[in-house]
Amino acid sequence: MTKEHLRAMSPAETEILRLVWQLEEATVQGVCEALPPERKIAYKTVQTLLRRLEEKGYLQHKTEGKAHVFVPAVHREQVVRRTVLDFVDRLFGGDPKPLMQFLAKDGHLEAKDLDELKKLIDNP
Amino acid sequence: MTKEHLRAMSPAETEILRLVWQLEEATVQGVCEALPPERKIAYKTVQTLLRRLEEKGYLQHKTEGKAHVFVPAVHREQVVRRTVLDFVDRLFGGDPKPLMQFLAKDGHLEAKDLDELKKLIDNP
DNA sequence: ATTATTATCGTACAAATGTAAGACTTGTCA
DNA sequence: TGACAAGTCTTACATTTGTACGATAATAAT
Repeated sequence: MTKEHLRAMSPAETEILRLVWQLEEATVQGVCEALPPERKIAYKTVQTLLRRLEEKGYLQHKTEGKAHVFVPAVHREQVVRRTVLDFVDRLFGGDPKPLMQFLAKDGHLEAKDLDELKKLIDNP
Repeated sequence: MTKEHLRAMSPAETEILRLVWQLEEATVQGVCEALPPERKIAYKTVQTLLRRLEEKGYLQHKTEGKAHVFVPAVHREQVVRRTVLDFVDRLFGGDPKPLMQFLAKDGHLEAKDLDELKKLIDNP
C-alpha cells in the first residue's frame, strides 16, 4: 500500500495531472498543448510540475526519442478518491451532503446529467 | 464586488474557516475546542491561521473582553461556491459529473440522504 | 558532419504555507 | 492594587509552491 505515502499534490500539480490522465500519456509538449488556451504557463513550468509529480510518485516516465513520456503511476480513481475526501473534510467537515446540494443546484448540470445521476443513485 | 479579490485560502485555512462558520463566531479558544481531537494543532497556530484569514478578507473581528471574536466577513455560500468550482476545475476540468458520480457511489451517503438528494434534483 | 531544433537537468528564487515560540498587554481575582 | 492568567502582536523559520531560466545533451535536417 504505497498509496498512503503519497504526498498531497498542490493545486497546480493537480491541474497538470488531470491532463495526463486525459491524454493517458503525455510529453511536456503534449500537456502544454492540452492546456486551456487562457491558461498561460511556460513550457519549463509544466516540465517542473511534471517532474515534481513524478518525485511525489504520481507519475512515471519512459524515454521516447529525446523526450520523456509521462504516464500515471497510481490509479486515477485512487487519487481522485483521496483528493475528494480530503476536500470534503476540510470544507465540509467530512459531510458530503452540502457538496451534493451545491452541485445539484449550482453545479451547471444539464437535465440529462441529472437524470443519469438519479439512475446512479438508484442502483449504486 | 469585493469578492473577486479574495486570495484563495490554503487548506489549513479552509479547515479553520469552516469551524468559524460552524460556530457562527469564534475566539481562538473556541476554534481550538471545536477542532477534532485527533487534529493536533497549537493555539498559537490557530491564532496565526485566523489572522491570515482576516488579512485575506474572509474574517473580521471584534474585541470582547481581552479576546478577539472572529466573524465571517463574506458569505459562506459565496466562498463555498468559488472553492468548489475551483476544485472541480482543477481535478475534473470543470465537469462536475465525475464528482457527483463519485459522491453517489463512494461518498458514504445514507439512503435517506440519497432520497433527499433526488428530491433536490427534481426541484432545483 | 555541421547546424538548428528541441529536450532534459540542475538551479533559482520570491511568495505562500504550516507550524509555532517569545515579548508584551490587559482584564480579573484576591 | 498588584500578581496572574489568558490574550494579542511580532517574529521566525523550514518547506512547499508557482514560476521559470541557462547550460547542456540528443536528434533531425541539410
